[in-house]
Amino acid sequence: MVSKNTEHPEEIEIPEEISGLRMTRQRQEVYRILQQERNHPTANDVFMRVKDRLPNISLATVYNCLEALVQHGIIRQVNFERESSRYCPNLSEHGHFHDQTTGVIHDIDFKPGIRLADLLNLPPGAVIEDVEITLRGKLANI
Amino acid sequence: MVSKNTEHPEEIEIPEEISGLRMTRQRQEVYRILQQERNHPTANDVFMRVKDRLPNISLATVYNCLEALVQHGIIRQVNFERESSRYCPNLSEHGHFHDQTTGVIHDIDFKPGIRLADLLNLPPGAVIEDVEITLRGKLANI
DNA sequence: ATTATAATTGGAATAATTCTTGATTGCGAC
DNA sequence: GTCGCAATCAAGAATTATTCCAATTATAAT
Repeated sequence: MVSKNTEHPEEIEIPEEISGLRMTRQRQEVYRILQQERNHPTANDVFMRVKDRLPNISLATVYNCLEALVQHGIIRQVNFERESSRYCPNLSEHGHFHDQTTGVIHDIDFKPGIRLADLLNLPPGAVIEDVEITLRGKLANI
Repeated sequence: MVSKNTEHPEEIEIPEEISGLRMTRQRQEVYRILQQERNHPTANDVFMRVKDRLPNISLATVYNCLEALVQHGIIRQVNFERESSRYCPNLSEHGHFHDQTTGVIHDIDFKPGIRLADLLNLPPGAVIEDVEITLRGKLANI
């Protein structure tokens, strides 16, 4: 089998298939960018970056790839207000802190042993499928 | 039932001004609808409802009113994924549970004594201005 | 190799929201 | 009251992120 990228040994190797999703060249490159850019890029950010390697890729394809990756649980889609969706390869349960001065988005982990659903008055019979926590604020410069 | 308004006894009385915002007729009616419809209506939902009383109101005005009310901390704007924004007059710190089968949105309160920021590993110096918690899932029919 | 299926492309379409402009209103000073 | 000013409103155009669609290309199956 011919290695796809012997000529780029430092790069992340991405398998042919991840959790049942066929990893086409476009999906590979989109996914690679998310692995590298950990700053929660938008579809358009990804599009601009990916064009270095796939000059003919279309924005629609980037959207398709991102959706496929999200659907298969390989990446997460994150929304802030009604801004463009952002994407992130961190699958662990975590929240996001949106720094209003810099615009930077930080991943926020729970302190160990915390189960959010235990702290809320949920309606009886509620089965939680997904949780989203977003904090907005500033970083005091210390 | 305590009548607050001699003309329309069942209706909510809305003051001339709330937290520095002049309550024009349009803003009053928009606000009244939010008080009555506790199901997190969208701007368009509000628009359709408010036309009963103000047939000439425009959608742009509804957006303006909602924004003014949000800006003055009189109502809250709530976003789910990238759907239309929804609006809610419940100002207490609370989250939202989005029932995926019915589409209904339930307000979720914290159990008493819970302070979310205590449970998270925030970046040093983070000053939280706003928190948003969204849960998605189903209600087991019991 | 042929056929079938899935993915990609580019452009058009959509939908929520914002912007623009001109008209209207409310309100204080006179 | 009315004059002037600022705020608000209305209507429609513009914007923007995203989705849809039809045609092409790539991959897989037979």
